[in-house]
Amino acid sequence: MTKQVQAEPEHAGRARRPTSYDVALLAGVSQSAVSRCFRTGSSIAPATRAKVLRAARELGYQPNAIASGLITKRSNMVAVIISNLTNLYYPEVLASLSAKLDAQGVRVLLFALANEGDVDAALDQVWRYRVDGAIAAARLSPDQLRRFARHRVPVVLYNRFGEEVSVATVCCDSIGGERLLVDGLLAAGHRRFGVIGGPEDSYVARQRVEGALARLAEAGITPAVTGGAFDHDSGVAGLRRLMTMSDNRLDAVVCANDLMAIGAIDAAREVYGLNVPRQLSIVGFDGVSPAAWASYRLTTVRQPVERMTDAAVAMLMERVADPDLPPEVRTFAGTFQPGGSARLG
Amino acid sequence: MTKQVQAEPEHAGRARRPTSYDVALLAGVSQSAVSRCFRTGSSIAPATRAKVLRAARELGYQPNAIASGLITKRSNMVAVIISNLTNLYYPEVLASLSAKLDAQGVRVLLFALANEGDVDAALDQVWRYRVDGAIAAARLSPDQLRRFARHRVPVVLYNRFGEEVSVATVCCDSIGGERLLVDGLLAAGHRRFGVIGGPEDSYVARQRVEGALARLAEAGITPAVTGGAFDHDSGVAGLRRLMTMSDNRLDAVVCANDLMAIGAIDAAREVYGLNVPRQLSIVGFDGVSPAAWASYRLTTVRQPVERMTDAAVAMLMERVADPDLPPEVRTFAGTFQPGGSARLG
DNA sequence: TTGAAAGCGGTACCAA
DNA sequence: TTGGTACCGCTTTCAA
Repeated sequence: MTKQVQAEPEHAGRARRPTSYDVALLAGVSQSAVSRCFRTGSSIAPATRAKVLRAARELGYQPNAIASGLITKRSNMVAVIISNLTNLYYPEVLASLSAKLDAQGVRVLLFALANEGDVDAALDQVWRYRVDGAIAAARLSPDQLRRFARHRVPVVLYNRFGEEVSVATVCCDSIGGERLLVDGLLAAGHRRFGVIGGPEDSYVARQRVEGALARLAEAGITPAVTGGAFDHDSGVAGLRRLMTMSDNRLDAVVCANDLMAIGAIDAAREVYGLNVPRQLSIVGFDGVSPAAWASYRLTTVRQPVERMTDAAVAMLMERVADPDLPPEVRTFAGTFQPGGSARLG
Repeated sequence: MTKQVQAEPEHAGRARRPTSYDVALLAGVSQSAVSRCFRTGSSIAPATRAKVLRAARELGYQPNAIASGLITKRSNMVAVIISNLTNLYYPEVLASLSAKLDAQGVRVLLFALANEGDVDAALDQVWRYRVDGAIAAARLSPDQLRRFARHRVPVVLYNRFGEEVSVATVCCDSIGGERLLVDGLLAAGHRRFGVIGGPEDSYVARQRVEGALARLAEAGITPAVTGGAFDHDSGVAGLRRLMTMSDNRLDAVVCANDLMAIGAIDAAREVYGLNVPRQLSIVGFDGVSPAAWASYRLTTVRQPVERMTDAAVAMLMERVADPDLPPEVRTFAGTFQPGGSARLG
């Protein structure tokens, strides 16, 4: 009776999508045979295979991934958890992860969190959907990380770290990157430094700041330091604070990411009428695309995103195959990218 | 005995995750009762419910969304197909869509396409995963759109259009937006115009160009026109071509999106040493965040992303509930955003 | 190589 | 309100 109503438009009645059983019927084989055709490494006679594929094509049959996941216990889905998609750096990471997971025949179940507080809700869904694993570029508490272990869902952290809990991680070397930047600035004779840090709860932000401070300390320099939130406004506001803190006498500003560096450049020019880099050098971190724009030509350290996502996907798939692999941290050096925003030695 | 094994280390061997059956056993009720507890609108006695929930918590039980989707034929997943995540505008859209779908209890299965040619492969996966619907910000051929209909998967296009095939769509009014921009430029006395268009196969790019051309034609003006690819480089290259085409005599440049407008500004300043807007006015379209940066202060039309994603999600969910709803196009006016990149009348 | 049959973990109808 | 039971669509033994 349902069919009758639908009978009119588009395609009379064909509401139900064809199943392997329908294909079997049409091909004159058993349903098992159909299943084997769509599964690699099953023994099936070429002739049978041909019959089945023809029938499948005729019916427009596509194996139901949900159903097969139910029995194989492999959904071929991976959760990607990202907390700040609006941060310019992450879209690139997401696009890259997506491409690479796709190449592995794995689908991306996206959790784009508006704020870190949403993690718990997201994780509930992660368990429910029986993803094969997860890649997280969001802050996960020790308890949350333990939940991954409890549910036996392998997880790889991206530029984050497992506090208390040891977990597979891929990251870019913040310390080394900052060292490169500060080295260059020191060599050029800069002495009065300012540092704009990142969010309190960001491990990489802290590391970047510490990296810069450590190198400066070696040179006997104590910079002015202020916080930020990784966005453009923070760069603007941060520079203002630094200028105040240092009586407008600054040689160089080290920003914990590119976006803030760009904001700082804008502020240096617009608010203080400074020439960057002649009167003030500014450096960032990440290597996002706007950093290369002519207005900024940011001196920065570019994260090797492709290699990092390669590693993240590889580490994850390894652990999907063998959940008992030990945790591992893979750290990639960033590449120093000299630009026009800093005088370098 | 299961428990015993778990008792040891981490979780010796006990791979199997608890099922509703395990919960039923522990709670001393039937498996059906457990199912009802996790389903809204099922009749269940408060006492039973409490028992079940306690048992569930103890075992760390989470209903298997994959399994329930199999029988209900609702996966509670929606495919989001986006072709150019690196384009600055889309991350914002994606974040917004994700938040809103999430609020509807719907998961996002992401298909981030590196190039338009990947659509077919993506669609195959879309069918296999039995998503409840799809939102596409990628170019879909008439044939591809018909496949959605054939598979009875509702789809909503985002700033794209169904060629030949009529389909639910949400978009920003390109014609009207360009009219606002050109009106302002004309009123300020600009007469020599250049236009940088978008990708050939982009409908919105064409519409934006046509919108600008139409308004200019009314004023008896024929601008220099060149193509672009919606990225920063295209803006730079586009401006160069326009300058050549017009013997370096341009009053204003209309760009089909913000990213190209930013590129054009960079080129105007760096390559031609022009003051923007004193010597050259430049306008864009979209209202991406870098447009607001001090270096650009782009005069543009901002797409009402939140309202558009609201509409897209609403339209989709309506069609998931009732697949026979007729196609509908919802067009939103952009908001004119005067900036410092153009002299306006 | 093939088909029959037993699940996978839920949902939903039905009778009690 | 409850439990029993027949699926959902596929994979995977196991015999034949």
